[in-house]
Amino acid sequence: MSLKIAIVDDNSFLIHAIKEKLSFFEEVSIKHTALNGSEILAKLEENHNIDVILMDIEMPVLNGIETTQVVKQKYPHIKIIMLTAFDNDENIFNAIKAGADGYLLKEINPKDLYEGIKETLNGGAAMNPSIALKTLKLLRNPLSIENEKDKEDISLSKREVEVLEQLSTGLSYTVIADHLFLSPSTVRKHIENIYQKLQVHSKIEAVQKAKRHNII
Amino acid sequence: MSLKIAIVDDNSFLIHAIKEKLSFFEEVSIKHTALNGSEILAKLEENHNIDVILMDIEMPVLNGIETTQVVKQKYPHIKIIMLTAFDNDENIFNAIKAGADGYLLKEINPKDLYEGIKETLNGGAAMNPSIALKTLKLLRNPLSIENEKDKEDISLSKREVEVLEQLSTGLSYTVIADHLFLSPSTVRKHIENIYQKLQVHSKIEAVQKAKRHNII
DNA sequence: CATTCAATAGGGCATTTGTCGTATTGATGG
DNA sequence: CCATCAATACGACAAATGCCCTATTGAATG
Repeated sequence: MSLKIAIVDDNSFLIHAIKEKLSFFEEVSIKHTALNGSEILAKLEENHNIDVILMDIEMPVLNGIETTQVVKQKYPHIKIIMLTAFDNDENIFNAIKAGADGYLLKEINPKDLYEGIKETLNGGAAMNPSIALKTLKLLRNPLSIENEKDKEDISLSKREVEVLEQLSTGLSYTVIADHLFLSPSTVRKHIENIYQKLQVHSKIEAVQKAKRHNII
Repeated sequence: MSLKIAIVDDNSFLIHAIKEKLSFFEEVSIKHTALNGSEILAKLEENHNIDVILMDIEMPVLNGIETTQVVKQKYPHIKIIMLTAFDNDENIFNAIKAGADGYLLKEINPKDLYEGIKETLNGGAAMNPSIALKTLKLLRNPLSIENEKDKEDISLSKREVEVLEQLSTGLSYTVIADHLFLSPSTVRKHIENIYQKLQVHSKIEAVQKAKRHNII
């Protein structure tokens, strides 16, 4: 059995260093490397048969957090381990929220990196102890969690929000129409407009995006 | 330099097993053992020059969570690692809230236990990967913290969880089939079974329920 | 006053989804 | 060795959904 890995880092020397570390392990095979988020997305378009992506955070064009969000949305089966030089709370929390499955520091030794990858594929999460402590603190202290400001001003009308609320609980068009005293046609039209505004194409995506933006 | 350890567990055989595991390491010295929370509190009254307490959760008289709270309040310098057989979300979250510095499972091997202790004293947190994953999910999904009570033991198979993960981002049957190298028919059958187990009738409901139960 | 726009409503159509069947294989456990 | 069950796979059909189209009304905004 082989571990299909991709490495994303804007520093090609560091990519090389990571490859080097993983070269000790027979079953690891590096399927993709990329210098930024867009590049890895393009390569995944070609071949998404990847087990784990090792992802840097600070990169030009599309950073590691944004890339993680997109990859997780499009290819939820791919595990993503952030592999970065810094461990500030902001990055850690945003990476977790974006869907990261682990968070390691670049200074890691080959064996720990390899084991982190295996543990992640085994249904765990790879995390070095200092990161683990930070996540514990975040959990203890939910206040520090809240609001990020990534709102590309999405403005839904009051009615649209009402419809979205109903949508979010899994109700059908007809039931929603019934609840809001509307015709099903109107509900459908509202939903079309909501999709338009949120740039999505299904109930689930709409609800997900709305939640991320604190609309519902 | 010596590591001054205390072990609290209502099962004396397990205390012995832990002692055994730590006996490989010269600098570890077991300063206290206790069969419940009250007992360790009494012993700390005598001597609180302890680095780390390895604490079971389920104990008579005073359980591990309550004890952790008290110890952390009275002796904040003592690190506490939960060392328990079970890893249900409820316990994990409560232990963290009570101030635990780590969370390991009893099945742990000697080396990992020793390293966990050292890491904790080094300003990190000891956590085994499956616990780490649960904390990540709790962080991503603060809602699931609240209603932990209604655990009508839902047990999805590994494959079913994978499918659910894909569902949760709004992908269609065919795309999911593509990602998991399955036929669309199989994906549909998995989803049917998932609905059956979760007692729901649509994607959104399934995803919602799964999130509330911290399955995804 | 004209324009814009939210809210309402309907028709049509291809695709997806939810719910039934049935069936084979391989692993696990008693 | 047999039963159970997870995982795989296919077919069929009704309902729901996503996406086009058009159209009227009333309120707001300039």
